[in-house]
Amino acid sequence: MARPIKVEDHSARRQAILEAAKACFARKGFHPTTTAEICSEAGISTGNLFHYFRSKKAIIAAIVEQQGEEAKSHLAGLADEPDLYEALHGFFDLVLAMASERDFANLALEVAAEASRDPDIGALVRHNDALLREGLTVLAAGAIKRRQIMPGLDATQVALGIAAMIDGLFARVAIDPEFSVQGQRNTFVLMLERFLQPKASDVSIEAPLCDEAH
Amino acid sequence: MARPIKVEDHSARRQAILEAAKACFARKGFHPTTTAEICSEAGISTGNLFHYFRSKKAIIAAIVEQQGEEAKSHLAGLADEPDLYEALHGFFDLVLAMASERDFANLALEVAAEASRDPDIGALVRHNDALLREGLTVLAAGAIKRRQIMPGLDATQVALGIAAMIDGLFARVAIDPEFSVQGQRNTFVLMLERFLQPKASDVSIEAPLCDEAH
Amino acid sequence: MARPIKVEDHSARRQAILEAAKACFARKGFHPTTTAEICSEAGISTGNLFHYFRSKKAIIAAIVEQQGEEAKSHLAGLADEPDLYEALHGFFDLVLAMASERDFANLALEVAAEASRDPDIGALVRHNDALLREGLTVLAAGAIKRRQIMPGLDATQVALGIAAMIDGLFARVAIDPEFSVQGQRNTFVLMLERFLQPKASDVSIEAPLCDEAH
Amino acid sequence: MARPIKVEDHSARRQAILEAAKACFARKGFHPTTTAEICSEAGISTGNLFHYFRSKKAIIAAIVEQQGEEAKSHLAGLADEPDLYEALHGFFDLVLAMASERDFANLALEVAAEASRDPDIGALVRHNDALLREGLTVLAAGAIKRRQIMPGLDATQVALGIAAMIDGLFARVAIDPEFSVQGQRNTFVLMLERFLQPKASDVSIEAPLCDEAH
DNA sequence: TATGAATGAGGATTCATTCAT
DNA sequence: GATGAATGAATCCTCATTCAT
Repeated sequence: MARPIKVEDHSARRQAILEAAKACFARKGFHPTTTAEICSEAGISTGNLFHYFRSKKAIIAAIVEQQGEEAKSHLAGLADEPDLYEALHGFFDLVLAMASERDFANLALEVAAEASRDPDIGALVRHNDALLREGLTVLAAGAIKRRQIMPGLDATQVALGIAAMIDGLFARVAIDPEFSVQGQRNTFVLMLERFLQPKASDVSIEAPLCDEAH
Repeated sequence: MARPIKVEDHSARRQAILEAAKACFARKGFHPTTTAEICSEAGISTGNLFHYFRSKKAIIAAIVEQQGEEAKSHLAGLADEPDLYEALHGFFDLVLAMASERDFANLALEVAAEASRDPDIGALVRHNDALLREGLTVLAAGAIKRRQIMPGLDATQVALGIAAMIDGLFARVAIDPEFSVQGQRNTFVLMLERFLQPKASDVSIEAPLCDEAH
Repeated sequence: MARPIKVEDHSARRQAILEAAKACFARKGFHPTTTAEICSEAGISTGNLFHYFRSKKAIIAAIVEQQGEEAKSHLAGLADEPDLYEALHGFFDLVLAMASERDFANLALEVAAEASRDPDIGALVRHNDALLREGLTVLAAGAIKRRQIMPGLDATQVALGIAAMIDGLFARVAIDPEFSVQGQRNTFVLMLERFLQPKASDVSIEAPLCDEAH
Repeated sequence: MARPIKVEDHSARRQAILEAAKACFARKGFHPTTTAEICSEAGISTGNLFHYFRSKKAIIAAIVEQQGEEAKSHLAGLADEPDLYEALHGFFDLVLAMASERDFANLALEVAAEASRDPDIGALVRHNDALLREGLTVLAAGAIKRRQIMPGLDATQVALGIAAMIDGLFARVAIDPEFSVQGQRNTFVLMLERFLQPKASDVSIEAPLCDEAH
């Protein structure tokens, strides 16, 4: 009689399937992964998966959507930062942390690949990407207004450049198994800083700071 | 009856198959592309393909190898440049030109994705990647020695950073269909220049101490 | 080098698959029959079937189309008959002969059932049915003009009635395994004759009054 | 806690499931209909169905049995008719009324199709069919004895012919969506009358000559 | 009884690869 | 070499049925 609506159970299992799928996709790729493998990884039967996701494609779609939500919340946090430049550094740190997990990078690559062939997934990915760039653009615009970013680029370009850096970082992780995010952290931070304010006016005045970066 | 095996014919057709496969992979991805589609695109029969390639996998392997050869020749050309800094710009231009073709970028993404799941393809891609970074490292080392690159990074880091920029550029093309390489050329060139020598010419006026080298 | 276009081989095998499918459908029904069973019956591998038919549904569609062609040729033969009434008897004999094969009747039942749920198959079946009734209508119209059919029905009604008799005959065969077409031939012929001209020629000659009465 | 098992409730729901199943089977056919669809149509949960029916097959079996009961009661009613010939007309009217519902005709077709492949269902259907023919045979025998049916057929044949007409009528409804039972009522009544006694009672009164000619 | 999540066998279809011609 | 029919393993997904709650 008492039918406790197990919303929690349902979404917990749904999430478990998502995690299993992410692990599988990171490992073998989307197409080569079979639904049976996902089920096995998630510890459920082959048919049960389809109570939670209409199709295999719906799984990757859900992954992309969830990544979008996460990105959104990360960006939302940034807007609260008083010092926007500082905020950008914070965000970059977050990205570096994510990139540290090779699975995450592999998954990102896999998602990008799938997006380039499946229009529906492509639309979701582009939506997320647009969201990210918009968020970065807002941040950049604030920094530019405060003259925290060296002239030569408008806010959109800054956002685009940072997005490319992030993509490049993830690509490095995915391609080169010897690549260490922590080891190369400095390289990427420098790339970002110099892109935004190559030893900006204040720094260049004080000259001696020139080497401090290495 | 006497069929002199024309080596030219053979390799011409082999190349035609490779081109057909590249077009297909760029369009649909490696796994979703069927060998029949490749044959159709190449204008041969389904069975004939296997006279030229042992398997489907051998096709993508050949593509990666060929890309490696091309990269090698491009890098070889750079070594002949007297002004290494100029050479780097030239190489970057080459990359920008390649990235302009969306098919090329999609193919690169597809190859990277396949590399992350198939160890054999992965090894080939990593080999190419290592070659690229080695070439860039040599260039960077020369530029550093000539003090054409601002301190803060060693040659390996410079090479890595440039590689990441290239990856990021390709990722932008593959992800965002509205992205225009030509329109954003400036952004990427600036990213490169500032990465190598922040504040470039103008800086050198105010603070020659910092980058007096260039 | 010599590539004889084996059109014959192709259509021969296609026909063999069709025959195998007809046997299976008659035995187990359309949905319960697996494509593997059809392949097994036809002596081919599971994948090969799909070189000849796009899908399982395409098989039953082809069966219906082929039945339509056969019906068309049978009806065409009738038009050549000088005595249309005699022609109708001939056609009815043909139908009785077909109904004698229980497999044929079962298949007809199965086709009808599938037609009632799949619109595409339904359209094909209705097309065949319309063709049959048109042919019968023409025959009936000729017979009516010659006063070979007793008044009370127009040509369309006659055609419809005969079609219903045929359906009923097939249904009897499919439903009752003890039913014998040959044993009950007389019953159906009588049903037809009385439907068309109760008391036949002699009546119409002696008592034309009989007609108007009903 | 004390749940008096209300027999009424139970059989009411059982009947509701049966009605839901009949609607589904008429619409989509037996095999293509899922138990979930039946449950949805009946407004119960997927598992609950199996408290009322052991299996999906048991549902169609119950439908056939129920149809048999109905047929039995209809035939029982006929036996009470003083004028058997009149009774037959009444029964035919009943059939025409049932055939007017396309769903009923589709269901009948579906049941027949399933009977031709599943021996158990086949047995039930044959049982019903035998019952029907027996009932008709009794009626026919009475009519023959009273000379209400024109010679040329024995009671069994009459019953068989009528059964075939009924099958044919249902087939027409199921096959041709433009077929109207009411519109063609006359055709079928005429078919029946002429089959039994061409120029019927009125003729026999006015022109007894007509009958003897056969 | 009622629920609906879980099960897992089964089915249509695809596709890389082989091979007879 | 060239052809394309043949193979059959593999895959996504469905669905009747069970069972814990």
